[in-house]
Amino acid sequence: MEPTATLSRKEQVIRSAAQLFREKGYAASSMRDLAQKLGIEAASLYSHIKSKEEILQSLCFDMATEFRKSLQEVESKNVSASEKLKLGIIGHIQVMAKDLVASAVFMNEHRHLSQPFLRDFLLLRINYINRFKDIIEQGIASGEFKENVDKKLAVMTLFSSLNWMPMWYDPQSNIMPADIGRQLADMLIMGLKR
Amino acid sequence: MEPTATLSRKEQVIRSAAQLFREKGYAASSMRDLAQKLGIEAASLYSHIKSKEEILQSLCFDMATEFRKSLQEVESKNVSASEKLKLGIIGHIQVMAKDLVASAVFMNEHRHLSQPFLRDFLLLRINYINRFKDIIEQGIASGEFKENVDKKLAVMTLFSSLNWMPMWYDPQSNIMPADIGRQLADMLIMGLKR
DNA sequence: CCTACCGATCGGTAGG
DNA sequence: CCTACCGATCGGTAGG
Repeated sequence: MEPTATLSRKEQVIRSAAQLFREKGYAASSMRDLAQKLGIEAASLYSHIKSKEEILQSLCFDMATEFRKSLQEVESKNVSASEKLKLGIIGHIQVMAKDLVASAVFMNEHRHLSQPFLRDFLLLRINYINRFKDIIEQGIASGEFKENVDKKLAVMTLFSSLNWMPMWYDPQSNIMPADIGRQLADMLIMGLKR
Repeated sequence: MEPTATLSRKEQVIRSAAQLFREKGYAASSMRDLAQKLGIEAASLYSHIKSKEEILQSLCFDMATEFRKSLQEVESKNVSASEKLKLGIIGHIQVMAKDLVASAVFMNEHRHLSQPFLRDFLLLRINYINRFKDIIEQGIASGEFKENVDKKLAVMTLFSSLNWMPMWYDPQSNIMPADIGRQLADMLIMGLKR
């Protein structure tokens, strides 16, 4: 019984929903669409989940947890700021690569969370971003990074690049997620210019 | 009669719709929501527009036209590839800054276009991206950029950073759009490392 | 997991 | 720009 082969029915529902939400968006995805994907009636979905939004909550908060775990591990390492930034980027990319579909939903559909879930989600995100900003500040303080860099711009550019990766990364390609992370980190840290 | 002060009723409808689509997403925005924003009945909207989707089409294709015009102007200039890239980035940012709301809709909601509009839209986008990729290739060929750079990664990182700008840029701030463009270009071209 | 069904809401039309 | 309205579809429940 491998864990990947024994998805509970609830997990199957959530995974199918993630695919649907990514394709059509949360609001445009109906429970009847989802039921059809699974070969059952719409009403039957409710024996596995409480509501449509509960699925979105699972997807968003499970991803958030993975991102937090990855960053926490990086922060505990005793390395330079630029190395920390690089490891943080690679970690983020690897978390996304483990579930590109859920990552895309996490990024594009979280705004459809109702309160108080939306607020909680945004607080988690702000916290995560600020911790990356701290790493950049450490790099400036230590002289590793340019001192005249706009921190907000830098961190927003970083997250834009990171979060769009699920939109264009092709898992069939032979380039590994960690390599994407490494190249992205190099590009952001060193630039294109030689 | 300044043009900004004399929006036709149709233009008012489209602008209000853009705000609504940005806030709630296209699918979750109802024509009744839109009518309420304008202080009229939902049915009355249809004397100004043909359908909900027509509004989305206007927003998406008008933005696409502006982006094309900006890039065309840059391409006609006889400057180095790195300068062209920089001007292209600044132009893109300035087009977005002229209408941040429409830019956000352009980026996030275009997938709700029906065929054949969606296909046309994606073709325009691919063309635009490829022209930026060409500039990067010119820069590699001329020795301005690193030769071992991953072009796809570079151009995707570039557009991720560009397209997320409407999500975090605060027009109240005293930093001008062209400055954002310049800083973004510098960061992508030169990196953070000093 | 199904049948049968609910009230609410959707985009849009007819006719003025 | 309004009133009046349409058929379709929505998320979800009751009861088995």
